[in-house]
Amino acid sequence: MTDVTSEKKARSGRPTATAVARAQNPRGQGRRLREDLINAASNLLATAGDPDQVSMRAVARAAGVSPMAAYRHFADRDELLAAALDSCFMEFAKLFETTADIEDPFDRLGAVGRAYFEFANDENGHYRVLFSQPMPFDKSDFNILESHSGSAFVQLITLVQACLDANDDPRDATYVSYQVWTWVHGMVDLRITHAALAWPPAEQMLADLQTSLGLVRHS
Amino acid sequence: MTDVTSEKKARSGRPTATAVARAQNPRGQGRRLREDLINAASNLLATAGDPDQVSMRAVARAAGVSPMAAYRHFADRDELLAAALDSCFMEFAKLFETTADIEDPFDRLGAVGRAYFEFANDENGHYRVLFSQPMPFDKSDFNILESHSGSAFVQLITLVQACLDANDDPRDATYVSYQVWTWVHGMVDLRITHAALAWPPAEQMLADLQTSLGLVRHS
DNA sequence: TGTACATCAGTGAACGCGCGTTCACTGATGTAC
DNA sequence: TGTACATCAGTGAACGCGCGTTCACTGATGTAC
Repeated sequence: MTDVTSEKKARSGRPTATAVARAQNPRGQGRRLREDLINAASNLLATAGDPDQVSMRAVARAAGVSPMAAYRHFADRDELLAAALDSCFMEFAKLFETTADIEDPFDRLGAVGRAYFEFANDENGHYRVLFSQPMPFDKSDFNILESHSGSAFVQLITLVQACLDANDDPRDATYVSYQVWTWVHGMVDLRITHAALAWPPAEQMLADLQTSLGLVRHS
Repeated sequence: MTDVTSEKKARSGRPTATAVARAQNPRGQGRRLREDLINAASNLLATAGDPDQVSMRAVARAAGVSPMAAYRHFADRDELLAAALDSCFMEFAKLFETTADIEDPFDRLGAVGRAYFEFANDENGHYRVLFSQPMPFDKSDFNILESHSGSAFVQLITLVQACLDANDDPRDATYVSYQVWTWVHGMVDLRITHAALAWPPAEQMLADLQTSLGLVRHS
């Protein structure tokens, strides 16, 4: 069955980046390039959704700099990517901040859910890098779990606890938080990976998640 | 902060395969190699969990054959990988078969859930290839959604419908099936990608999924 | 029964690619004297 | 005030790698005459 006429195409979806004119930083401002590189890497991660596809050379290209310039700031590729991942997590962590002014815990949980969904939808490359594949960097794995997503998860637990308390609900907040997270993750992840399916509206699924898990105020 | 002493290491986790002694197939048996290649590719997918990391050359190596031999059976890499993906889906599709003898729909739903979980756990590379990343092959994308996972999803809907009927539950079976699938997927996917977290027992989470979604028999 | 030949399964060398990383460098700018 | 020099930001060529794919081939085996 080799009689296939599929046209030849570039093998991978590896993101390319066109060079950008760029003036040398003034003395003492060398660290600016570091941030530029992190941003460039982060943008490439956003479109690739997979660290393996983000190369040193592509990052340098996107930053308008020779491949070697990156080595002034990062020992190797892993270090650059770990820094870019960290930066993605900082962006993600803002989710909870944006809902900080909502007092009712049930409303706030709903808002966080919608914000999580929108983050995954709008920045789905970033989302996938953070949550949809095995953490690729040994060292930062620990850090990320313990600090970034760890702290986000801790915030979720706190919020869930507030909901349970408001209902005199004796369930374990950590366990319920795992239920919330797994479900929301499943929703956004399958939507990204299987976009062609006829998905029900996200708002409805998120609202039903709250009711199914008993995270709405008892009347 | 470039003063890092991290030891150098191979860049990617690209799976390698040691050659295997292999006799030439007798005349007329050339198709055997085709299956060997598909199996080899499938095994590499299982350990890589990412089609991008499965190369023509690695597959040929694993099958004990020169890289060019594959081109007798597949026009190009995409065609081989599409065939390997198909074969992974066949394996997955057996999940429903193994529970076919359970009559009670609620019990069967639980059994399917546990089987799904075990598949993801035992063959987590296969699971990730099938469900945890954007379908990479334009053509087979359609096929896979429409036939393989489509048909698995249809089976899930049928099973959920049976549960709803047994309870005189008027909800839409398709919608509830999306709820079931997203949640189970979230559970198994996050467990794989964030294995370092302190996950609650899977059995409990699966059982609670059924009760939360009202997929247990009314007393 | 023998032999020329078509068919089949698979090989081996070579191509151009992008990659991570090395090494040695360039050229501007601040500073000590 | 002038100048030698250290520092800094970044460059350019080159390495060896695995990759997908091309082209031309080899050597065994069945078959027509």
